[in-house]
Amino acid sequence: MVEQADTLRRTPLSRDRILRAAVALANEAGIESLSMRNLAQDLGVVPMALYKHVANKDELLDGMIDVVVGEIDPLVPGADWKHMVRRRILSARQVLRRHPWAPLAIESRNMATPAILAYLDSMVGAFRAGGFSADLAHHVMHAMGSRILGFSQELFDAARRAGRSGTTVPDSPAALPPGVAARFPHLAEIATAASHDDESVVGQGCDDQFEFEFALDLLLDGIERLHQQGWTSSRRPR
Amino acid sequence: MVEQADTLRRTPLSRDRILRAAVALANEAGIESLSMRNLAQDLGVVPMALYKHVANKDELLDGMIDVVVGEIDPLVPGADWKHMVRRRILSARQVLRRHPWAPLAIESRNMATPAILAYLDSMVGAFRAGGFSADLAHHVMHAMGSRILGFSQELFDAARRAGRSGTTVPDSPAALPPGVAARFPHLAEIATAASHDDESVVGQGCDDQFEFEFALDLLLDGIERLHQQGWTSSRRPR
DNA sequence: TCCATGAGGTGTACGCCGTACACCTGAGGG
DNA sequence: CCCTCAGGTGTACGGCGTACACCTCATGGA
Repeated sequence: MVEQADTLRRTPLSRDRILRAAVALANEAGIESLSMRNLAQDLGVVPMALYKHVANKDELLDGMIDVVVGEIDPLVPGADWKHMVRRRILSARQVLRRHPWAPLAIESRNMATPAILAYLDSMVGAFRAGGFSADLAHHVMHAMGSRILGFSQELFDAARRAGRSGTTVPDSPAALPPGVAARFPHLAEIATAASHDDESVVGQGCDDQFEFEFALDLLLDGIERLHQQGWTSSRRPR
Repeated sequence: MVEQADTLRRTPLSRDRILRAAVALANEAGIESLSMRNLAQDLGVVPMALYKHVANKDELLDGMIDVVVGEIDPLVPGADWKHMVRRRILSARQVLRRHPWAPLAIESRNMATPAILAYLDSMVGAFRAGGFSADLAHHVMHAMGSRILGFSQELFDAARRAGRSGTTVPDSPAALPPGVAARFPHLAEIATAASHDDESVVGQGCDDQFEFEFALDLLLDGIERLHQQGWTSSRRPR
């Protein structure tokens, strides 16, 4: 039995093993359960052992972020910047759906990791290759903001909540408590008007994917229009 | 001297006084310095005294958020939904610039406060009054996302950083460390191409206000176009 | 006038967190 | 054969949110 325990934790610790365990823990139990102590316990090791492989918790988070960013599909070259960018952002979104804690983690760091910089750099590259001026590409990157990493940017977001408190529990359909609905009639109205293409299923929650693509296409279409007009910041509209 | 101390803290505690002190502390020292202990010390009181007026730290944050939301200008009625919405969002942005900790605080709560719900409700009302279908208004609210509260949604944001670590220190101009610039040529290019209308000041950081309005107008223009086209989710483009 | 009441401030204590620092241990090289 | 040192351990510190028992003192009914 002692030997069993020994065999179980025979696999030596390594930065990589720590990062994978940390990502798994955050996926399953939520980012708020990711403490150095919990993580060490999952790895069958004493908390301080982790510090031989990661400098501190912030660096651990950076490493986890890089793991996530590494899962995003690379840009597939193509003639059309719009499809390239759209496709990759949707891939990023899929990755974030697997790691709902990631947006919060990324936002809470105050400098980009090299992996994120590389991702952003390649996105700018796609715009430039599509004929965008550096000027326009710059503003476009700002306008996309965190959406370019697949963030949904919802104010109150079931996925975010999952990233905090553990596995996703499906939102109760169109969940506005009765008293609330009465005080905020416009919200109640659009909550029940969550139609989408399936009109029969009325009053269900929102189709996150639809909302995401709606917003993404709104931006991309607007960007395409500016690009076609030869927009520059010096002679800007209005 | 005992009397002096007594006179100083003669003002009795109250929920309102606590909230104002908390907002002030977060503004000055950053949200990470806002602990019940620090706040109590600022108020000349023992930590547990706060709990007679707020249930716990989460409720304190909710209260602080409501203070911030309360500072946003109300909707000024007008014929044009676009100007109404635009104006109010820019007001929200100004408020957030005074309280850089607020976005993080809002995102970290997992349900909207009544004040935020009221704000969102009135925004929906503006769209509806402008002739939007409930359907379109719904998707538009999702597409605006946190931008509707004035969030800039930058991935790595000087204001965010300030909200974390205290008072804003102006960003060093176009701050890309030399090694980084070499590895990410496209980022380097658009960083130096931060032109704006003042071409003489080259390589300065970004004009946050410009970037925010650029993104906001991109969205609003796209929304206006959909509205004019009588967009509905049942017969959606593509 | 007196005393019960209860709102509101206090003190202590618990379990969590990140992590500094001294220590031990065992495999690999001279 | 022993030295070294990478890597795992144990203890401890200061910070956090907050449960819980306590004290204090203004207030209002008898």
